[in-house]
Amino acid sequence: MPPDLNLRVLPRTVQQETVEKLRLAIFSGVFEPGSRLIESQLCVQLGISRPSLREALRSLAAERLIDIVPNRGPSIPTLTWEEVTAIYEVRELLEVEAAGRCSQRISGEQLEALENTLHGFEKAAASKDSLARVTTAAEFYSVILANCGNPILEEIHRGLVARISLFRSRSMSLEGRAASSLAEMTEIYEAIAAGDEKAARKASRKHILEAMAATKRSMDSGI
Amino acid sequence: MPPDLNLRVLPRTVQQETVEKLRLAIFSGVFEPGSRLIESQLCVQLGISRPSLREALRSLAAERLIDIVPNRGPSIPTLTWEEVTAIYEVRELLEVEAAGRCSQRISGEQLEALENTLHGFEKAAASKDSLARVTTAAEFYSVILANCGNPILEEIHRGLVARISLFRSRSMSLEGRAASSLAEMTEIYEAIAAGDEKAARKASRKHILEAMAATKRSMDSGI
DNA sequence: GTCAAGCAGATTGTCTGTCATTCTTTCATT
DNA sequence: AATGAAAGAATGACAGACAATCTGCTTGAC
Repeated sequence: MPPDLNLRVLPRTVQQETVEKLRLAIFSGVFEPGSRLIESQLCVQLGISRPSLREALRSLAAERLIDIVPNRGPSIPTLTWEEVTAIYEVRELLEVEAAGRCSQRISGEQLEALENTLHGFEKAAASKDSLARVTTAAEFYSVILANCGNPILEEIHRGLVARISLFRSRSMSLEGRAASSLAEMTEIYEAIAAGDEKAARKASRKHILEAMAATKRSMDSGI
Repeated sequence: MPPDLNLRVLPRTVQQETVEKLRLAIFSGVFEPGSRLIESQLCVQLGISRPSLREALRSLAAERLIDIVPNRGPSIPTLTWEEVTAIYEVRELLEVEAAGRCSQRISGEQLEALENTLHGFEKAAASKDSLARVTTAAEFYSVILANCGNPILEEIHRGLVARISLFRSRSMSLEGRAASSLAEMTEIYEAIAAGDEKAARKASRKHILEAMAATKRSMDSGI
């Protein structure tokens, strides 16, 4: 038996489920940016006790998905354009690297999975569901990051993408953005499929810069 | 008055102080890797209640400074060489970028601060205190990251460095490592002072690769 | 009428105490 | 020696309580 094989069954705790539910709610835009989260209300809505909720909130705060100000409690962060830019810049750094590495090491099976996520996004792009667009696009990146050979890179990237999910959803609903996004992602896929590291990096960089520009447009237009 | 000037006085909560104290304790190697943290014991030692402690532990778990397994409780992570490598690789990505950017935008005042931290490390390198070596080296990077113009880069870098502090402290106590580290850091400093971006990136990359190699040596020798 | 002071309600920070569930260890049995 | 069961320890989760703080509103003064 491999020594590090982790067969431990992980029981799901109330705390974990709460974190996941709230995370999903934040992604989906259930809460307005800047709005405060009232502990007592959330307790009732989630059907859990205050201690459990507070533990979950501390986890989310450490992930920077919510802000907690002492004596004011938790609230949804309102990101400035400067902060969003900073996140996109780091994301570029990580994602370009991941695409490059991925192109050199991805297996045939995983390449097929990547193609499937691309088709998933294609379908979402044709629809009007901007949440589905963001979700399927995230799955595409997710496969790339999972095959870059560096779990830390993957973990950090996931955290960053989570923090700007709202803005991505807005920019994805811009006229024509989904279509050009699909073209850029297809370019990334083809470079990876061809095992062309340089092209993969280039396509990946281009995609993120376009996404950043689209996000800026959507923020300026004040959607 | 600048619109975004944040003058809010942040009261220090028990939870925050607990997180900081535990973080410091973990850095300092108070806890053995793999050892379990018993809630009831920590409550007594820290003089706080279990709910407050548990909130602090959730924060630390989200930062990956501790592991929490359901029904087993928190423990200090035992990193494998693969994980340490992965962290170093991402650190390289971020730190090289930061050094490059820093060289183009650092102010005279901050450059002086950077020089001071370098002298601080010089002093620590001469001493036998490996914790001081790690701390002063961290201050050096900290100034660079603070002047790279991207707060997210800074934040993520800090988190990564924190996770491998124990290994850094071990490798820093290797024969001759402090001296070569000082030479590499001086090279970085001089490149930044000269405003030479390419040299700054090169020196920074070299430094991290050397640090990674030293860490591997210290892990192999089983210290 | 406007502005400041103060008060009441709401909310968070923190603690104590409790109980079921799960893990760990020890001890007895085969 | 390996297996199994039982006792002890630790965690997961909850309820309830109280002080400190914040927020918004009313009141009062100018």
